[in-house]
Amino acid sequence: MDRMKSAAAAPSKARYHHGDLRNALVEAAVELVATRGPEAFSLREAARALGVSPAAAYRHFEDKRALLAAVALDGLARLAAWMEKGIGKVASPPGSAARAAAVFVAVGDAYVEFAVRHPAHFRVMFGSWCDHPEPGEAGELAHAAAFPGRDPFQILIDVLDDLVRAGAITTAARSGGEVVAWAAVHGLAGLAIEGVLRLGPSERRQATQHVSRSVLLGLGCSPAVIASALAPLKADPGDLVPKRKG
Amino acid sequence: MDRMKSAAAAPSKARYHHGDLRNALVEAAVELVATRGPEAFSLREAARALGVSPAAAYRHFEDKRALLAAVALDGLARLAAWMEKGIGKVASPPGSAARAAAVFVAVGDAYVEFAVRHPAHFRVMFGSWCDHPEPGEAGELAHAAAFPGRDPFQILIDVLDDLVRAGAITTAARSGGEVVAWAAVHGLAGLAIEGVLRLGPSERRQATQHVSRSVLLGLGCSPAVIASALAPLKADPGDLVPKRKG
DNA sequence: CCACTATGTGAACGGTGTGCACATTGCCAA
DNA sequence: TTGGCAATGTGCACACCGTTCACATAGTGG
Repeated sequence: MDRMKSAAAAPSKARYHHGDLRNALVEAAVELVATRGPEAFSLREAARALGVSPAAAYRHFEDKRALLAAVALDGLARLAAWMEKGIGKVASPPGSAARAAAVFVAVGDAYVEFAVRHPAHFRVMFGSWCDHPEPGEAGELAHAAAFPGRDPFQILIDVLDDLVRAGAITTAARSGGEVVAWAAVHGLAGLAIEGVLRLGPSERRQATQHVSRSVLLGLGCSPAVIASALAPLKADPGDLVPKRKG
Repeated sequence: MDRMKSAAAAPSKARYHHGDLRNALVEAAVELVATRGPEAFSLREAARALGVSPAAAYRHFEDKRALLAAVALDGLARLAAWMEKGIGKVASPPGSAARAAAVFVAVGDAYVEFAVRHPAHFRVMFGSWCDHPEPGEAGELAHAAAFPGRDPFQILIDVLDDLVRAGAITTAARSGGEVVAWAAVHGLAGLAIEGVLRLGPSERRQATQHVSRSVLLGLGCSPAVIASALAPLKADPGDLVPKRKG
């Protein structure tokens, strides 16, 4: 009975209308960006991969940049999910200062780890491969639609709020904490990704912990609480001597 | 007597041999990158600007990427000079903990300010537009040759060493400080540049100070010393609430 | 059933990175 | 001084790219 006009189901036979080309394009673009890198990504290749004419893409995206913007949004959603997953692994008792700090550490670790595992995607998200929507623009709709839960920035805000609520840091110290915390992990992620700081997996984890620890200290969190949050991976950061270049 | 065969002097008449095409190409590339951005930069346009055939560039650079690598090296040198200039402005008495901390702050500020004033150049330096030389490669020679003084990373190392020497931080706390400090300012620079964190000039200066303060705290520097280092621009960081996106 | 709109096609334009055979030139050896 | 060689620059060609436009096709509501 179903005459399989529902599209996306059977990409086998050459139907003139693809059915869900927009999403398929984003999907193909995500994969191509991951393999070729953002600089070598080509709209034509994405179309070719779908057996579709290059011009067809322009029915769904104004630009190559617009397609990459969709890729970036997709990445943001994946990052948010990845961060939530990291939070989910924290076992400390709810409401405690130790837990709030541990969640902070987990989120930072998730951020850096995501960047390292999906460097190309990450670069599309935070490089200037697409125009980031001005706040209050129409793009906000798509943004909101892309996130069933919280977006990454909202997660960061909530994590900081929880630090205050749990008494791990003071309200005064919290002010501006978003920028400091984000900058710290973002910078580490960037340096690791671009190959300017060559860190092996364990060195990287250690660097991330080191960065989180430093930020928490800067926020006025007590060393005891920090130590408890860093407990799962306590190791001497003594061998944190990076290779140069730059 | 001088028959002006010294090249670079008179680019007016159409000589078949340019004389110093390599440097001229880098120069043109630097300017083009600054105006068009790294993604829109084209080797052909650079050649065109010099009245030279595109293929000529391949006598001096293996690749478009190799040309951009030269641009990146040039940027690194400018960044180093800019940081030194920032250090030069610090007036505190030599050897004091206050001075060491002030120098640290000045260097961080110089880093972010350079990035914001030359975003395209900065992106070439730290994005993956060119291959960063493996440590111990032949490229190290060019690297060393490009820096009459210290390179940016060496400056950071020295600044941290001075913090220890001046008694502002302990040797133990210093370990891994390069990564933390670099990541913090680099992240702030990146977020500011890519337009994900929209900060006006004064907000940005404040954010930078906030980041430096946090890193110094994390390094175990005393609040009094930090306060003295931040004295020139003390202001309530209360309005540090960034616009979202991400 | 018919028109309308959404979607996909094919060809074309100008631009790009890059290789190749060839032209021109500066310079060193005889 | 001269002849030849290595360095440097040219012209052309190729494949690919982003983008546009007129046209083809197909699903959908009157």
